[in-house]
This record gives sequence, C-alpha cells and structure tokens, in this order.
Amino acid sequence: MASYTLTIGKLSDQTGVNIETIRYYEKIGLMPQAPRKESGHRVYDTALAQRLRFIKRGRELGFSLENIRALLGLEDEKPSCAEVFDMAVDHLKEIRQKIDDLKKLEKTLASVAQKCDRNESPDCAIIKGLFD
Amino acid sequence: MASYTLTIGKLSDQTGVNIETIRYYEKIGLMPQAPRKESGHRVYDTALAQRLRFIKRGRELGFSLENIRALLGLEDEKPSCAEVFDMAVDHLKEIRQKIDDLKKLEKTLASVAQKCDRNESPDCAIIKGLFD
DNA sequence: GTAATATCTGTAGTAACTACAGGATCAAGA
DNA sequence: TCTTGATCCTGTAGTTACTACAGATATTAC
Repeated sequence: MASYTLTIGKLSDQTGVNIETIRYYEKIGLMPQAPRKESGHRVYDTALAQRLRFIKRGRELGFSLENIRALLGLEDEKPSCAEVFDMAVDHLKEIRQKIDDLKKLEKTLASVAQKCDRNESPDCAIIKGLFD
Repeated sequence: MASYTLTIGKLSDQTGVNIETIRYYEKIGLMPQAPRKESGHRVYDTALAQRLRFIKRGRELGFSLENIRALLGLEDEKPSCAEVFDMAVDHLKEIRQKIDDLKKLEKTLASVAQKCDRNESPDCAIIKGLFD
C-alpha cells in the first residue's frame, strides 16, 4: 500500500533531480500530475520516485526527453523489446558519431594551437589558423 | 578599394552560413551592421566575408559565440597571443572532457543494450537496465 | 506566536540558431 | 513596360532541457 509521504523537496534530495526540474517534467507530461495536499503542495510515493529515477537515468545515458517519453510508453503504447533495442542502438550510433566528431575537432584545434609560440607578437598564429 | 558587391544571398552561398544566421550575427553584434542599398538590402565586401568565415571556422572548432566575440576583440580589446592561446587550451580541455564523458556513456549504454535478447518478451532487459 | 524554510504559480532567460508571416524589392523574360 | 518568381526586409516565435526569479501562501521549528 503506497503512501504519499514525500514532499517535492524530499524527492529532490532523494533523487538528485532539482525541484524546478521535477515540476517541469510534470508540466510536459513526463511525470504524471502529482496528487496534492489540501494546501496544494505536491506529494509523492515510491512509485513516482522510481519513475523520476528512470527519467534521470535515461538523461544520464544521454537520451532525449522525447526518447524517454517513448521508452516510458507515453507516445502510443509501451514499446516492444525490439523497439527499445533499436532506440538504444540508434542512440549508441549518435554517441559514437559525436565522439568521432569531437576527436577530429580535437586534432584540428590541437594543431592550430601548437603553432603558437606564446610570444606577445601582434599577429597571432592561432588567429591566423582560424582564417585558413 | 573594397566594393560592396555581395548580397546577403551570395554571401550565404559563398560561405555556407545561412541567411538567417548572418542576420542573427549582425543583430548580436558579431558582424557589424552591414551597409545598405537604398532599398534597405544589405551589401557586403570581401572584408566582411572574411570576418564571417572566421566566425564560421571558430564555430566549426567548437568555440562559443562568446569565445569568438573575444577572439575578435569585441569585448575589451584585441586579445594578446597568450590570451588566445589560453582560450584555445581551455577549449581543448573541454573537448577532451566531453570525449571522455561520451566514452563512458558509450560503454554504459553498450553494456545495457547488450543485455537485450531482442525477443518480444514483455519485460525488457534494457528498460530494466535503466532502473538499476 | 513568530520567524525561517518550503512550496506554489507563472513568466522569462539560457545558446545558437531556425522558421515563419506579411510585405517590399529586384532581375529576367515576353 | 509589365509581370512574375526569386530575393530581401523586419519582427516574432519556436527549438532543447532546464534554471531563475517574483510575489504569494504553507509549513515547521523554536
């Protein structure tokens, strides 16, 4: 029997998701409308806390809120295992692409920076490098 | 003797920066106010085109517009070579940090995804993985 | 009882654009 | 010259995922 004993502040402490963000998730429908005390203050139970943790974990893994919405089955219906798998693989591809892009960028930037002799001369090799 | 022969559309074609973005850069002061024809249409010369290319290159290297503003000497004054170098090194650090973060993320996500047997069973290993 | 803390709603700001809407101007062909 | 399609103008709103107030009410601790 679930009991709604958590205030939004406690939930925030417990999950590490900040209060404004929790309200934001509710507003955009990622979290359901939390029940309220007579005063209007939101209250949460462990199921809601777990859902919030799921969202947080998804974010930590780099999924967009849109992805998470789908994973939670808020779009059409609960995604099948295969659909979840596809989403994960797509996401993995994106991450790998980003890594590759950043590596190229690192290389280029490092080579531009290396041209600098750190003197105080008026024309900077890096600035010039940016014009190439 | 510079001549203002480029329309914004030509400039966009030439640099690969789209028209709305060029106007945006002008609005936020990264590009100077372009001179206008009597009709009010903007016109550009090669110096302005070069400046735009500099901005674009900076963006491609991952610098923020704020960074680029500083590199262009629009903040206080033209940065010294040493200051430019520091900015480049800081930026490089950020990029390397991002690469590391993404690599960790890739690892975690890959291990979560690997648990999936791609069957159509109702409880998905990946979803479970997101609850860990 | 009172003061400090927590919560509420609603709006605006962040970064770096992009996408219109509604109107004016330009270039080229008939 | 007229027209028509392309280009350009301004200004505003939308994007992502939050964060930061302001001004008001509620709760908690002493």
